Amino acid sequence: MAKITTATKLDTPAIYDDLHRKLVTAQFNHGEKLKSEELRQIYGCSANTIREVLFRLSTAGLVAFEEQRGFRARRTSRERQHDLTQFRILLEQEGASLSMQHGDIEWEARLSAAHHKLSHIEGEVRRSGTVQHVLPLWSNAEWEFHDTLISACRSPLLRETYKMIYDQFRQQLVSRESNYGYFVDNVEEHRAILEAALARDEALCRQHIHDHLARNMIS
Amino acid sequence: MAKITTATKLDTPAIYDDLHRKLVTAQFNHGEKLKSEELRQIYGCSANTIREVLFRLSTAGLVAFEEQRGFRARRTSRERQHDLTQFRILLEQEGASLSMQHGDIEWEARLSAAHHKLSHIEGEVRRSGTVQHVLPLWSNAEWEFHDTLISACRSPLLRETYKMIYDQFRQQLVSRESNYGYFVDNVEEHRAILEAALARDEALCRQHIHDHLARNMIS
DNA sequence: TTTTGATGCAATTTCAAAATTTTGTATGCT
DNA sequence: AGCATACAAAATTTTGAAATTGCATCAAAA
Repeated sequence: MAKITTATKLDTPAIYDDLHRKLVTAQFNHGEKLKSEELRQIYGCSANTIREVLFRLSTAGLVAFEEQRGFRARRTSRERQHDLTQFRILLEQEGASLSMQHGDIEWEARLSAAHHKLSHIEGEVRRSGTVQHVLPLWSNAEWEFHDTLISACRSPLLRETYKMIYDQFRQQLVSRESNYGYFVDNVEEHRAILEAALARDEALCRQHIHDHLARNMIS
Repeated sequence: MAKITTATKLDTPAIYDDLHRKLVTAQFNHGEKLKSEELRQIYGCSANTIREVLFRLSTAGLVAFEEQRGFRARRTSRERQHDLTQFRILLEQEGASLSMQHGDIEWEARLSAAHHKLSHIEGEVRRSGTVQHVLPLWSNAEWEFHDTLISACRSPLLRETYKMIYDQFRQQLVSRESNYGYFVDNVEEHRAILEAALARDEALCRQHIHDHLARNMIS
């Protein structure tokens, strides 16, 4: 007799993924309180499970935790955005350099493929003039491209850290009012990065990565 | 009527600190199982509190967690040691460079002071021929020096990440059989780093940081 | 009118036990 | 004798409730 678990009931990893997604797509306001009790009712689990998930998210940098005061969606600030950008540039430049040193033809193929998908979506955005309807798709494709770029670096630590920073970066980015201008300007930059990477021109690739990321900074 | 809390009973942060200290000073074998029940009895708290602490330590990279299989002290490997070393070099080089660019006279003073304390302890080790009796002292002083070196980098993210990597690095280092040779050879290297930093010679300082850290790699 | 203190409420944190899962061992079958 | 299966023991995970802590509202005094 197989036990049937309720369809609406989610286990811990699923709850983590759902909250993670909501946080990086700005479905919570910055600094908004994340009440255990509310979330417990939404996900149909106990307060302790929620607590565990929120702890994990707090070490992922998406949630701020204060002893005896619970959890909040992480607040943003100009300094923090600057910090995130600079740190991301450092990691992506180093990861890309290492990938160019170690990457084989297989890596080149994966990078080409990732860029192809990304540019297709970016073209779609440009044609239709709106970005909202493909935002999740675009978001995934952009991550794929950047992650593939550094995927041959042979450093799990660098890659894990980069993912953490990327998510935090994204959490702050999506809260902006107009994303459209941001998205369409990326087409050329992504291609420039791709071409420099395939040419194994480390200095040029670093330059393009810097340009691509640095303009996200609020000035 | 003031409530007196039992002296032996530790709260969550204290338990975290104690376990953290034990992990980075190799009081657990690599891969050793960390049983909730045992720890619960030692610290006199519930299994849930232990679980929470172990979760935090696992995101700090000191403890490995497997779903339904509990927690273990993190295992080491040659690849991981190499990765930790290379990543630490990257962060410390960048942090030192930024500190040299932004640091004021106050930073120079703090760095000098940290080096003075460190070299004093290192001299003590060299004279007495043994390292065990000052190991906690030395360990703190070494951390102080490296943290001060990057403390003017103006990047909280870089500094936090560096601390995580430093702790993981240390966790693996202290498990070696003979630490003595390691410690005494550091005197010159620390001074070289200090002098290059004070001279604001970024390239030289990066070179010394690389040499200092790279020789820890198992070859 | 402003500040200070007390009281009630809400949220967080801890606890002890039940439920689920894994691990180790012994027994039966090939 | 070797392998697989089933049972028993141990450990992890979840649960629901109790206890502690923080927050806000309101009253009283300066």
